[in-house]
Amino acid sequence: MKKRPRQVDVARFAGVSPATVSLVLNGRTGGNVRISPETRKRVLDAIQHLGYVANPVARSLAGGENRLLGVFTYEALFPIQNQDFYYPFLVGIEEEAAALGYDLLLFTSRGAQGSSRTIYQDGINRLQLADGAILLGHEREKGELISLIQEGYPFVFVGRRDVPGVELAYVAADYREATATLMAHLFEHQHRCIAYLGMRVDNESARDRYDGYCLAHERRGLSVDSRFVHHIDTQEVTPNFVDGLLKQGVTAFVAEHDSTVDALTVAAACLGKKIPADFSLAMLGDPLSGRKELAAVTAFTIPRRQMGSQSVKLLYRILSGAEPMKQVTLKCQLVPGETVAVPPIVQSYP
Amino acid sequence: MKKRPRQVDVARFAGVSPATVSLVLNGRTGGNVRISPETRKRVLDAIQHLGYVANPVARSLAGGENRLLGVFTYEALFPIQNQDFYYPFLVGIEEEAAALGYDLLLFTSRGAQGSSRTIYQDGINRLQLADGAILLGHEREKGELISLIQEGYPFVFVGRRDVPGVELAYVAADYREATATLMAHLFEHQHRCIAYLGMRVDNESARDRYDGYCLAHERRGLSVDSRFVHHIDTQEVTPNFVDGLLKQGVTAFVAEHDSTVDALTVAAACLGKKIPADFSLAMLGDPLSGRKELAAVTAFTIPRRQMGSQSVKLLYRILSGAEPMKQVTLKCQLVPGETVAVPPIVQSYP
DNA sequence: CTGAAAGCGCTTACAG
DNA sequence: CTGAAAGCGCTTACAG
Repeated sequence: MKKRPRQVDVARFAGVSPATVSLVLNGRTGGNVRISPETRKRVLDAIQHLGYVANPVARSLAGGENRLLGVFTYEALFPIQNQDFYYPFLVGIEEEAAALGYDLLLFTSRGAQGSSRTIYQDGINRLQLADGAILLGHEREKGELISLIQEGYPFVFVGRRDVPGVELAYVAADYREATATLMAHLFEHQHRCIAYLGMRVDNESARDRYDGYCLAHERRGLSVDSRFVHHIDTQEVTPNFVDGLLKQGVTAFVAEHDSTVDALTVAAACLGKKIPADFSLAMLGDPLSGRKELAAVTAFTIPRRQMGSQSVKLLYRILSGAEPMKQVTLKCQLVPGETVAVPPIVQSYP
Repeated sequence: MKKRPRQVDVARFAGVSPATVSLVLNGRTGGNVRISPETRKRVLDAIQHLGYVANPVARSLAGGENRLLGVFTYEALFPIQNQDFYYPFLVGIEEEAAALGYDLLLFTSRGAQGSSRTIYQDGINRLQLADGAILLGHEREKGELISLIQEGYPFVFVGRRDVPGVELAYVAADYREATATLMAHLFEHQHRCIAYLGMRVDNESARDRYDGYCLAHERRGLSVDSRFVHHIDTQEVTPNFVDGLLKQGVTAFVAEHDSTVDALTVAAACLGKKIPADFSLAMLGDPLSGRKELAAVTAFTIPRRQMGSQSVKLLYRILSGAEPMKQVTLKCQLVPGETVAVPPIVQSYP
């Protein structure tokens, strides 16, 4: 296979300098460069004749940037379980990257399947391969993010991240307001004792939801009853546990995670209770598309696709220097389902 | 924000030449190069201290490799419809890339959402950013593949691709044998007149299936009746059309595409026929996981995940020079469903 | 065992 | 309007 022609070959053939070929190729016709139509034609003919193709690698090296956007996830980007966890984000990311003419660099090289990936490996930040990066998923520790900031590496997190003393860019869903709205929906359905069932993990999005829960109480002039707030594992949401809460007067549950919704459904069945006739149930998020059986649960949408595209947009603006590291928050939408109703008459308050 | 460190900075810091840094970085310790352990350590410490990451663009320009594997798809990699079309391939690709320590470069930069992407844009092959690439999806034309080969660019296609006079690497599912096996299954259930319903598009995988259909007849000593072979659009699979075939003695259908399975199901309902009591039905592939309603259809699995990981493995071996452009074919597995039964007594042959 | 040098194929000021 | 030159950040013979 014979070597492809270089810019030099084209220049020689057309009887001009390599610089001129480059100028013609890039349409750099503004400013103080002007190529005569004849020269232009001669160059184009030479290109055509030789079948010249500019080397993109050399191009980006000379140009300073490589038009690569990194995508880093702490877990496998394409998990086997939980297929569509990242998917909607990726749809948005690809969409916007395509629109802006960027290619996507997925950092898959380190971190075994099971274990979580880290940005710095042997003290090296491989993200630097790309002009900037989008970060997704649950980080183990904030240290890496701080290093990234200190390096001045441009990145945008998908989801709110709170790092004290540091300004970092993210695009997040407004879980706080969404939860407050969902709570208001329950209040409107006459519920007054609403249990909050969260997970044990403590992260920004969990805190935001709990904040929304408190905020909603405040807005109603109610106070939060700590007996009804639980941060527990799903396995602890047993029929017994649920029954206990019901006996204390709880008429509705809000659940951070869909596995808790499952547990509540099972508990209801065991206790011979009907949802929403006997108690109401809502989810603080939306069921992944793989879980069609949860479609009827009252919940709110997380604008994942939009979060993806907006994060790329923000990163692009940061790269252009048009924007500092800043934060974007997107609205969620309440999705009334079939799991909320006015509660039955409450027999007795303890 | 301060510029990232260059190789030169590391060299200066360690008190060595850039060449030495490069040698350490690439583990070029064989042959007549030998780096003293002390120097090595000094370099590594400098790298660590400065947080140095080699620029992949410069690396590939200089002739080294950058441990980037390209992934090119003709359509959006993350489609909104048809979510899981590419997904299983990507699972395998990511898995194997991670195992081999490669990052993945997704070529998203060109080609609008709707329209199909092309490898060469303005005559430029951007794939060259990566050491090699995996290609997925339905190409419009073979010209680009030929150019790629002529350039000597290393790539592996996922799915069989036939380019006359050219040896190209692919990892494919054995549709031919899978179809023949499925046909044998139908023959064993006493079917003798089995209609083949394919799509209008003519590509390798469609041809392979049809070949399998013919092969199965041959093995049984039967000949293919051309009245029962149709390459048509799904909309043409009307109740009328189906009824016509049944009246000609057809007792079973094999369908290339799941939309044809849908059309047959509808037709059966319209005609008041039951599947498989009145006629049998099988699909030449597997339903995407999003289509749970097709789970009971007799079909065969396409080992998509394995195709993904094997294609990366093959590409890797090609890059190492261990393997020429070669072809790998993977077995499919028959999945008997509930849509095949022994046909009712055939009343009359026309 | 390590350094100086050339080179990969472009782009972009800078002259003229 | 176009050319000569420097430079992007690496790697790889080639010396020594």
